[in-house]
Amino acid sequence: MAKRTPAPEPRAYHHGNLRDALVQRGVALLETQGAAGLSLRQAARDVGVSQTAPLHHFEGKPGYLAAIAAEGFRLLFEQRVQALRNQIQPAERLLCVMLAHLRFAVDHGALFHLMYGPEIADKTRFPELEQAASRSYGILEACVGDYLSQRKAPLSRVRPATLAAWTACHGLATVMTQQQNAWDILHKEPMKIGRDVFAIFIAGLDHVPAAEAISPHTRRPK
Amino acid sequence: MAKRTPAPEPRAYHHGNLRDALVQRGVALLETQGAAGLSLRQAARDVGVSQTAPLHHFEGKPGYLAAIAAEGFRLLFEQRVQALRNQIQPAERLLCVMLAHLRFAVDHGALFHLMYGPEIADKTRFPELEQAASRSYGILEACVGDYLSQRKAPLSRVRPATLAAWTACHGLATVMTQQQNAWDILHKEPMKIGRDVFAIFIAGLDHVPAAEAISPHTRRPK
DNA sequence: CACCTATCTCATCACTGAACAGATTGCGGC
DNA sequence: GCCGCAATCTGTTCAGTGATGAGATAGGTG
Repeated sequence: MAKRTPAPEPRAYHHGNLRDALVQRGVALLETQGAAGLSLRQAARDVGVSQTAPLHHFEGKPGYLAAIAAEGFRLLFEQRVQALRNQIQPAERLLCVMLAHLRFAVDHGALFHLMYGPEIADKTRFPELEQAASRSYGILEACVGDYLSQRKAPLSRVRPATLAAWTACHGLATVMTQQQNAWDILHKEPMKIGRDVFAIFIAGLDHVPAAEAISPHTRRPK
Repeated sequence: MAKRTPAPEPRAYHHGNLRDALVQRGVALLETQGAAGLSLRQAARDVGVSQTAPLHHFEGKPGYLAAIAAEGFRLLFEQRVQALRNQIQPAERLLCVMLAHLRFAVDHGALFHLMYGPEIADKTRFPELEQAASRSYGILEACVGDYLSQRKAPLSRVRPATLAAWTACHGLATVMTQQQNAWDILHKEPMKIGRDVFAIFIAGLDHVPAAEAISPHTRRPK
């Protein structure tokens, strides 16, 4: 995409390395002002360059958002790796990854939403973003795989089980960050709720019924 | 909030009933242009009034978005009720409600995201929205309650179980509408995926372990 | 030195949300 | 009838945003 400086260490140019500065500032803006307060112009002002300078580093605003989201995925990746330290049992590890996701969502709501929300229209246009995202997803898949193989489950179950775990994990995180009411009602810490809800899902992984055990006539409504 | 016309049937005034027209137009705009194409001015132009006319019916843009979202919740409510017709068994009914949620998300992606996303900052400011939302949530809670009481589960489990069902239901819908890759990979229809994933969760409802069966040392990462 | 490329500034445009004064319409009270 | 009032709608204006294009500046290379 944007060609970087050939030198391995971006030395002080006009600004230094404006791109990174803008990304960092964008993350900070998301943290403090929320998504509404994040604009190219504001970031440029804060960093001390002109309004149009950022356009030489990102493909318009979508490109800027994508760069920020990619940085978010790198952060998330690190937190997941960190959370897995000293966890040996597959069940523990799976739960840990899911809880780490939840923790990240609670701590960095706006960034989390930018990473997974529809604001960035065509994510395939930004390989940096896709790579960072799939690298982060891979950890979850590995944990699910380990868990299932310990239980001697067939390999064919890994894919759908990962999707299920991902649904639980990401779904609860989404609910917690967006809909306060649902978990305000149960006066508990988010992490405690996460452990309870995830326990249900992990229990489900062990007792999957035949796929058609329950099969109502699902006429498409309307 | 905005005082409505005292007459029960809003007769043709300057425009007729501009508020409803704007809301309907907003829903249509979301459908076609996505969230980016939804603006007060565009809606006003389409309906044929001046730029500032909408501000007499909504509290700025947040109010407008809230009104559209409330309309979305009413639509969702109807689809859920429709989906429950002729479904008698609690397990069937629970699955049906969850699938209806999924169907709605897939069919009305942008509207769905407006309803649950963080675009509307302080949802408590709009009672119409809150009422419509909780009315829709109530259906799910009722279905979970019926399912659990049929299985002779203690009443105390209804709340967390509803949250779990809601997590699965809403989480999968979110994943499907936002992250294409995850379900593009499994070349299946969304509804089939939904049935498989939800089956795992419903299985989990029957086999919840003691909450602390798995309890890793969850040190908060950094 | 000349030349090229990347980087950055300036000026400008179209669009948006918002605020204000003022015009139009319908309704209730005198 | 007539007046005032409130709801509704219009035109105008302002600040903020994303985007474009022309030109200035810095660094590296011939």
